[in-house]
Amino acid sequence: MKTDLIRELGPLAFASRLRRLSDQLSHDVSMIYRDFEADFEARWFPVARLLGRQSPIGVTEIAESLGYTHPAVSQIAAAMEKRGLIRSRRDRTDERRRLLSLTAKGKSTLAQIAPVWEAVRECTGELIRESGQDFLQGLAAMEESLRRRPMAERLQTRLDSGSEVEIVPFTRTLERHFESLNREWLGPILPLEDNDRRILRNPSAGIIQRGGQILFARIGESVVGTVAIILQRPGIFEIAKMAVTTRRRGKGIGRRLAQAAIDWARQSGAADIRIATSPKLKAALALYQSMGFTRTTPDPAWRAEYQRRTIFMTLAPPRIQSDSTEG
Amino acid sequence: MKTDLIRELGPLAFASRLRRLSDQLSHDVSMIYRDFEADFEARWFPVARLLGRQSPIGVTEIAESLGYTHPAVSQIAAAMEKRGLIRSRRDRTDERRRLLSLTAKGKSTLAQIAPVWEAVRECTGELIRESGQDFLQGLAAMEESLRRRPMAERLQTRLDSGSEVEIVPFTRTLERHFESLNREWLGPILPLEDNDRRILRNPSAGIIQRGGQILFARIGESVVGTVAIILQRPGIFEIAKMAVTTRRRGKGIGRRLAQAAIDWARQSGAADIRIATSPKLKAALALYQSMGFTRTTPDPAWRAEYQRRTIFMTLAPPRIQSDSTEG
DNA sequence: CAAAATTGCGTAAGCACTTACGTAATATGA
DNA sequence: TCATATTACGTAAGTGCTTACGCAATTTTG
Repeated sequence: MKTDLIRELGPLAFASRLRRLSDQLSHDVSMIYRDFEADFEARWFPVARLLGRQSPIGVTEIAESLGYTHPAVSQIAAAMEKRGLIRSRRDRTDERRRLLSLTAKGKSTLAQIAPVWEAVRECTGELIRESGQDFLQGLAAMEESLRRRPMAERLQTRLDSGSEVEIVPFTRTLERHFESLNREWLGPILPLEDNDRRILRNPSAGIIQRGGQILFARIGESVVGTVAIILQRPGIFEIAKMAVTTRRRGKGIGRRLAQAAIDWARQSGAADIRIATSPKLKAALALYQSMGFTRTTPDPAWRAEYQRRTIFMTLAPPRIQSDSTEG
Repeated sequence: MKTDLIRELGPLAFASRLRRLSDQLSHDVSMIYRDFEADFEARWFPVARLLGRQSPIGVTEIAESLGYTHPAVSQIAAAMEKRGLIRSRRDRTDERRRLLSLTAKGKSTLAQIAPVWEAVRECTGELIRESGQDFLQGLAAMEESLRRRPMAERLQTRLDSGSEVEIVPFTRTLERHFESLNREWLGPILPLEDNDRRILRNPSAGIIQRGGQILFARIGESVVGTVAIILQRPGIFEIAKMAVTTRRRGKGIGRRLAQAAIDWARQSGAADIRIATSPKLKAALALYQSMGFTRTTPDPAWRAEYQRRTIFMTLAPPRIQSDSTEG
């Protein structure tokens, strides 16, 4: 047999090794279930077991308890219901929910396969002991580590180290990032309006050519954030479409973008710098406030561009920022 | 958040946890690759790396080195070739083989993503250290344990313990096992002939109703082996279609079946007990020899039933088994 | 108290592998 | 030496999850 490169690659192929091990184990367990003749699949076990101790219970609840996604449970439940192992009925007090419980057949099947899962428990335990480590303990620790700090974030930080965030103005090559960053950011939170779509698709025409600017934040080669400064009327600039890619949140990139946008607007002779934002974007709201923006009543033209719930803000002029002496 | 039952189930859901961890890690790594902008997928890495150090090299060889199946490599190679990262040509000395190697673009891409896999190595290492165990060591030990003794076998043994092997005669309920056991056993080794198919499909008509017998080996509830005794002509029995399910090999079940078949034939007045077998089935051959069967020249009728390469054997009569005094 | 957001669930499609199977080229063996 | 294995490889389909998305029912909110 050849050298197993995966092994040699060590940490690099760690995920593959875990997957292989998992596949091997579940394959073998399935085989045993299969020739135990019970019309029961190994992967149903966690659901069955849960229903055995707590029922009736809804699909999403099961998913949470097991750490699966709800479609997984939905699929397993469908299969089990077809075999007559579980039964379901709608929750009277909440018609969306489907409450699952074991049927008599389900209970007896569960009892019938009890020896199998007893064997699985013992053999897995034996295997784990043979590893010579406290493997379950280690596994739990790793899961916890990842929960605290996901792999993506770790990798990101490490790849970023050495490269500083820099803010650069619009270029043709950067243009496409404006749309993708905004979609990534806004997509799941707010449905885009037609107006938004048009601007995102062609920011050059909608913003740059009308005397505005688009700034980008980059770390090394990757573009991680963007902000638009739109010239509404001479001397009046609106800061809009600010977005920072998910994995770089909380590193002050938003603040740096906002500051750069303000600076650019002032240098372009801004008498008024405005922002319109959704009340949902709490973090952004807090950021703007901390930078000196205050809520205001929009003029009708501006008001008309946005939905009812929008929050409108303007920036107080620079002289009163550090000093609170008023007129 | 609800109690994570998977955790609570401990060893029982061990495989699921491994899978989840693996999925999480590879998902995150893929994301990073994706926004590193290189047209490169994380899962190609092992193949690329291998080609980087050793090329050209065939698909199957790669699969063996990585511990994947060859279709996996075939698919990855197809994708990489489409992106122009690798190139392939047929092996002149063996036109079946396709030799793969990195293109210039492939090499430069590999160099370009070097920082990413360096980060992956470091972060994974960090994660593993955070587990507080020698996780890689434990993983290797577990892989080795499983290689020595696969999970299926462990489970089987444990489920069998307490139940003895018993040999039982044909019943209608057992009938279907005759076909499935023989298919499991013979399928991958010998292509079935029409003759075989007919007998397997309806053993009752082909064997029992013609004065033969079919015996089954059971352990507890499961049927793990079978053998047929066919009445060829009065006083002449052929032992055939002996099969033991894969995971119970090497436990003397074959021998017990063969012995039971011989006993049954003798009690039914056998003057001649015969076996026809393929030279491929070394283990069976050795078994028959050890039980006293010796090679013989078949009579024409018997000869005609089998392929050219078949080995024909008969059993010497019982009286000369333990004592070698000759007439 | 409506409009809007959220929630519970199902279906479809994707993912990264696997098994199953077929074909052509090479090796084997009476 | 020629039929019979075996091997290298590809394609198709399966597996057991996931993400993406959509529809109702319920809850929240201005």
